[in-house]
Amino acid sequence: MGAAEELFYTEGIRAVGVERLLAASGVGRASFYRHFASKDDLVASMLREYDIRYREWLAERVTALGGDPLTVFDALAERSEWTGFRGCAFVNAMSEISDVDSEVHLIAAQHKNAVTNYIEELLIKAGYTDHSTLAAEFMLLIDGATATALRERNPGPALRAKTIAAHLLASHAPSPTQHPSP
Amino acid sequence: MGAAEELFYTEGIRAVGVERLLAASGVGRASFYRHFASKDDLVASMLREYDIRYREWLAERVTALGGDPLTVFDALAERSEWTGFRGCAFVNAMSEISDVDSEVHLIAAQHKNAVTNYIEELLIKAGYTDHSTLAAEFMLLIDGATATALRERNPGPALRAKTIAAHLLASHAPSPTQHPSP
DNA sequence: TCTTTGCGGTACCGATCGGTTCCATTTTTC
DNA sequence: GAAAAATGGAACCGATCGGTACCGCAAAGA
Repeated sequence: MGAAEELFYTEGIRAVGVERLLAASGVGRASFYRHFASKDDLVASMLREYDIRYREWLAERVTALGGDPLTVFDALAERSEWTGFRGCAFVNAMSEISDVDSEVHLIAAQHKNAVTNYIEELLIKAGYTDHSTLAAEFMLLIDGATATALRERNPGPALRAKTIAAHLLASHAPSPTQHPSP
Repeated sequence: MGAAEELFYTEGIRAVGVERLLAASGVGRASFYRHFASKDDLVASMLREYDIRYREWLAERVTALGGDPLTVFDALAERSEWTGFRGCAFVNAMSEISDVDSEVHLIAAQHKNAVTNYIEELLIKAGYTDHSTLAAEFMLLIDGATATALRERNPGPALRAKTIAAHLLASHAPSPTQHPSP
């Protein structure tokens, strides 16, 4: 399953056949189709699992970096330096699977909503009142930075997005430091 | 060739076989391979042609809307309402073709550079001094809005990006209206 | 008018696609 | 240790993949 995630992410969903998956994971063909109804089913399961892992990773990095909403962009910057970075798996999946009513699109939309909600929580904790609007704007910046990093291949886009986000916080927010201090 | 662009954009490059292209365009198989060395060659030619057409379209819309740098987001908003809108063809192509040294990635990078340069021109004409930085930030917003529109399917993301861009102009710029007035 | 050039159509190529079926073996469970 | 369950391997399925070769026809050039 980890093999599937790796292969699908680095080479694309359509580019990787079932044969490759079996060879990479050491799983037998029959065994595979006993666990998954189809390749599409595997893709959906993989994305659902990856959604959880991604958000766990994001939350871990953000808290490690201090918990400020802006640190999501630092996490993004780290991520864009990984070897084999290939952008957002969910955006890629949506781009590859054209059927908007497919499970892939549904899962991707749910993932983006979940991340948006997480960011909104960060904004609320930090004392911003426009948290809903800001969260949507943050998401747009995140997706923009990720898409840009796909071709620039360095942490530049994430940091660029961070400075834009800082502008937004500075103008939108009433007083981010009116929260309880130690 | 227009058929190829349509099919590749709406269904994805890997999802459309040569057979489909021939059937959709009425071109014979031999004829096709006399004009293009391979399917990849067709994809590259299509993207090169589309790059030009896209920029012509953008320039036309921007000038029609007044020529202000912010109008690129209005053009984007129009675009995201088209039936069959499927995001940025170049980002999609980069996401589908994993080989970063491929011609597809090269063409996509050149396209993004060309659009960035165009936006920088708009910023210069409007009197902004930070035109280079702002152009890169605009591009990030554009790609973010396009990626977001892929799942929201309405002009919302483009307008969201526009308000963010307006914030940037307001803070970055010295005085956008110090240019010659009629 | 005769020849050349380009065309669309078709048959065909090996390879791979996603998926099914069977089998022999290993692992689990009791 | 026997019975049951799950496994990996391989053969096989029809369909499609990208690509080649050859065909007969139609337009174009001389």
